[in-house]
Amino acid sequence: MGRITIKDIAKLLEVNPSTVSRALKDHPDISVSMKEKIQQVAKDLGYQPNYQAIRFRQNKSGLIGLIIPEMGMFFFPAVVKAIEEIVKKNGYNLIILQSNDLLEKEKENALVCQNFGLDGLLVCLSKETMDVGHFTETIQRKMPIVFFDKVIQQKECSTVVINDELAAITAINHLARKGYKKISGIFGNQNLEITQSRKKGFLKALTKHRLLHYGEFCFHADTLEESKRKFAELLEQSVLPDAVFTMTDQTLAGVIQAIYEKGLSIPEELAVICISNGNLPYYLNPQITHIRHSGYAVGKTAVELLFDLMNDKVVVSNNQLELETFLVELDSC
Amino acid sequence: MGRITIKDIAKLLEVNPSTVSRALKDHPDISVSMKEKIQQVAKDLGYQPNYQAIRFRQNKSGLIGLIIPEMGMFFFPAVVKAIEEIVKKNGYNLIILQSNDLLEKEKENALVCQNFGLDGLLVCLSKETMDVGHFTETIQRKMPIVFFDKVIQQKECSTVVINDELAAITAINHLARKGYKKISGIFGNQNLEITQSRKKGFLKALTKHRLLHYGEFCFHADTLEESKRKFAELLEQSVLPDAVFTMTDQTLAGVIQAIYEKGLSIPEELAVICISNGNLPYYLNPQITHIRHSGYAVGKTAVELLFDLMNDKVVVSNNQLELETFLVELDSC
DNA sequence: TTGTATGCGTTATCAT
DNA sequence: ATGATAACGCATACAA
Repeated sequence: MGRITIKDIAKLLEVNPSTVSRALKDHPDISVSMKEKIQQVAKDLGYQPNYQAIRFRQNKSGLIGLIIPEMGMFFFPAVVKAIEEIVKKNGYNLIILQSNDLLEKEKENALVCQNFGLDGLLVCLSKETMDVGHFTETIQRKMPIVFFDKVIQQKECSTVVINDELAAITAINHLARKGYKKISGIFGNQNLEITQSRKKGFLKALTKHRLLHYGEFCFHADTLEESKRKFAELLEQSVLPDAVFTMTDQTLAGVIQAIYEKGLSIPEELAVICISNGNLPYYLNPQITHIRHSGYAVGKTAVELLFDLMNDKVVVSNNQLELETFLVELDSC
Repeated sequence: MGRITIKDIAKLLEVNPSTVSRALKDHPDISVSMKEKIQQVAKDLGYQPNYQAIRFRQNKSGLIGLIIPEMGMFFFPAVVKAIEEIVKKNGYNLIILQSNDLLEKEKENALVCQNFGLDGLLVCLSKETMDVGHFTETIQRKMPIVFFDKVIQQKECSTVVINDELAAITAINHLARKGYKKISGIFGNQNLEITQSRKKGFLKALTKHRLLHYGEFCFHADTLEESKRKFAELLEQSVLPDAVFTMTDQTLAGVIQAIYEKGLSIPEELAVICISNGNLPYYLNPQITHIRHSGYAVGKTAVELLFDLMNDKVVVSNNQLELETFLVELDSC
């Protein structure tokens, strides 16, 4: 005999399947004696509800989707950790999909989510994505979505981000306070809103402190390798920055390698500051002063907002949350 | 009107739902003209198959489960990246569950997987787990399982691991070749087979090279912090090692911080070598010579073995695969 | 308090 | 070549 079903129990006790169904879920209509009898038999037979059938019947998947560009080591581990924990606490499970930073794959993933009938969706956009129509126009009608980290602020979108501009400003404020004047800025992919915001903050802060903007000290880099290569080139010039700000752990990793290879000492010859959501600043030597941004907090906030949306605790669909960041002063400036 | 179903199409065309069902999947019985008509209407109406219903009907979940202790930054990102890609390529999706290194949660997760009717399961055991009965005795009968990385070698288990003993031996061989004699060994949680194997290799290699085993230079550490604290204490002793071997990125991170704080120069005052599956050795200064172990390869191999099991391409259920590792010589010894 | 009947969307099996 | 029916396991509106 295969898996025990409600029918089996019903047949055995010569009652109706619906009675069993109700008894097993403590329905108040069923008498205590009947409940006990049924639950005992269910236990003896090792009955396990077929959740697939339940979810089908109730048109619920019990699943939350998470679409991310790519599982890297800096940001997403903490995000996933937080999301998985909270999703499970709420009786759901987590499905992970990678877009590999490709718009096409992101669209495919969106379709998968739709067809899977997920109960909610968390999305960190690919860097190719310039428009979220493939989510909002069809899927969002049936399934709450929260965008986080890499987002596009549009009407009808719920988002969770950090205050990127402020984070960059805080970093530059610190450098200015320490007396650095020739500040290099290393940024990620140009398409991303986080890049735009952090760059905006960077420039604003320079202006505020009446510091010159050395365009030749600034660049965008998509990968660690690009960041390293470009910064190494920069270090070959005759005029050098006295401080460098990197907007992510990834760009930091590249810059640091270039600095190590050049043999410059931090912070004496070159100060370093970054925005980080990982442990890298602590692993480096010297440890890097940074603006801390918690991936765990982002994940937690995003998924909690999602559950609020799913449970209609939030009326409007365009909640746009911003998380705070803070300065961690270590040894690099 | 809500979602379009096969019934809707059938009603519209005044045919039977079963005809529609067959037409949509190119069943040879259906006439070409009928097929075209139906497929056209399906397209016009934006019909999307209800996979939940299909999976229910076919008693397939379309899901692969992945149980890991905790989403950290060193090992699992690469594993998850590989698994997600291959799972998706095979038309499945990936569910992630964390045990938080707790046996109880691992058992809960096992139950979830069972109730979800997953089609396959990948497991990296918690450090509390001493026995895999909660997987093999019930679940494995209905669902193929592959254990990876943190495994317990038992009959009837398919596993994917690296040759841990050999990896440790390779590391110590390198140190011996370079002339180091007082070697410290830093190991992870004692319960883990990978710890036991790596320690065994460590000791074997010392013996082989007729090197003394300095027990006072060796310890186990469960966390980065513990690794750092204990190594810092070790560095306060009068007799110091001339080289240190750490069995993971995590222990390396702790040891490195202690070394930085003490101000010892690598490799002049202390050589460092480790087993690594991440990028940390490249981020440190100097870059750390290590035995490379690819999380991506582990994930890929494990999930491919799982699909082989699912498709009955592998007859026996206790395939035990070992992946190779190799030395990456950088600047720390 | 319990039973009956129906349906969720799809497909396999049988009949026509 | 197409239709009719039943079934997957469960939940629920309605009846008794």
